[in-house]
Amino acid sequence: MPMFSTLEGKFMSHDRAATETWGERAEATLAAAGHKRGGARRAVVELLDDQECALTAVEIEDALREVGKGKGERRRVSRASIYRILDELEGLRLVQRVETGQAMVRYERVNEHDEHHHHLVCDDCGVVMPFSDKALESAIETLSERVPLKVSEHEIVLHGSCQDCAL
Amino acid sequence: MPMFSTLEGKFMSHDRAATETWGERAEATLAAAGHKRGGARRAVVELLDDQECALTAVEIEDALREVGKGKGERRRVSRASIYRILDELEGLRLVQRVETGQAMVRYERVNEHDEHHHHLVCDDCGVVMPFSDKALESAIETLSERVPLKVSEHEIVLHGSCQDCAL
DNA sequence: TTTGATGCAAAATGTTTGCAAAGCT
DNA sequence: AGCTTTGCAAACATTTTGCATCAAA
Repeated sequence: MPMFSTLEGKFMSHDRAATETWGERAEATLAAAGHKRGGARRAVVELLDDQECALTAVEIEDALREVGKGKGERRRVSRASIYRILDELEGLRLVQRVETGQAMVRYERVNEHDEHHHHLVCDDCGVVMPFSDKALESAIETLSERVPLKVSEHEIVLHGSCQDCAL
Repeated sequence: MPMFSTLEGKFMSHDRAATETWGERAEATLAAAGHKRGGARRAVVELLDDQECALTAVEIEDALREVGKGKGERRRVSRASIYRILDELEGLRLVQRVETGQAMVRYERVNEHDEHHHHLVCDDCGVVMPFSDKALESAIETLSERVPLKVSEHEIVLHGSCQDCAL
């Protein structure tokens, strides 16, 4: 699912910074934090690097089991390891949790320079898609300085019916 | 925890519409939906009517166990009933879920005329407080019409450190 | 060869469900 | 009486943990 941008009013394909992929930055950050390089974690990082939007732990597990698809190393990784790896990555601010009101939490990579994005959730079919909106971000920015909280993150989820389900 | 309003730049006490409390509307809506009036549900509705902000099922259970405090009927209500009641109320759009990234989902009443509010979450101590911001609401409103989703709800959570924890 | 990474199985947690008893109307 | 509501206990789903083994440095 490509990202919807209100600026352009259409779906945008993801432009990766030419200099360094998120996966490379993730590996570097993990190394700097004193982690050894394990195959399971590398597979998870490579998978997340390919994704446009947030996945659940189970979706990650299933995607990794489908060997040969996509680029990067695909190998079976246990559910427990996936949760442990996501937790580490979250601690290093390399991934962020996305709460969609569905049963399972979703996770997605955090890009350093990319514009921030948020999520549209179809409560009928469960599809989750990313969107970005400049006006919303500036409202949040202004607001963040007036509120009795030292704001470090924000999460916005719009719920409703997607175009297929709204018919 | 009173609500923080950026419009006023301070904490506002909650102004209840003089005409009808949320609890009254809830009872009426439940009756119209063909429900009988049970003691457990009445206790939960009365408790929610008193709250400024979102509670978890366990917090509701504990609050109801403390007899004699606050107004309204207080009686022990089983956890299962609390979840069932919250689920009914959510279906009738009388309460809404609030996902704070904490272990448990929170629930709070939805007021018809009151301004919409969102949540500040301190990731250190876990305190949750409501806030409202006009500019944010209009950004959301504008945005909602330009996005490929028939938007019915939105949820915004700011994470960070509260004034006590940021010291 | 020491320390972190991983898989498996079991546990913990939060929520939901089946069912019988109790409560409304 | 006939229906809903409730409590209890068991089931369920997701996530976390203990521990033995494996692999990286």
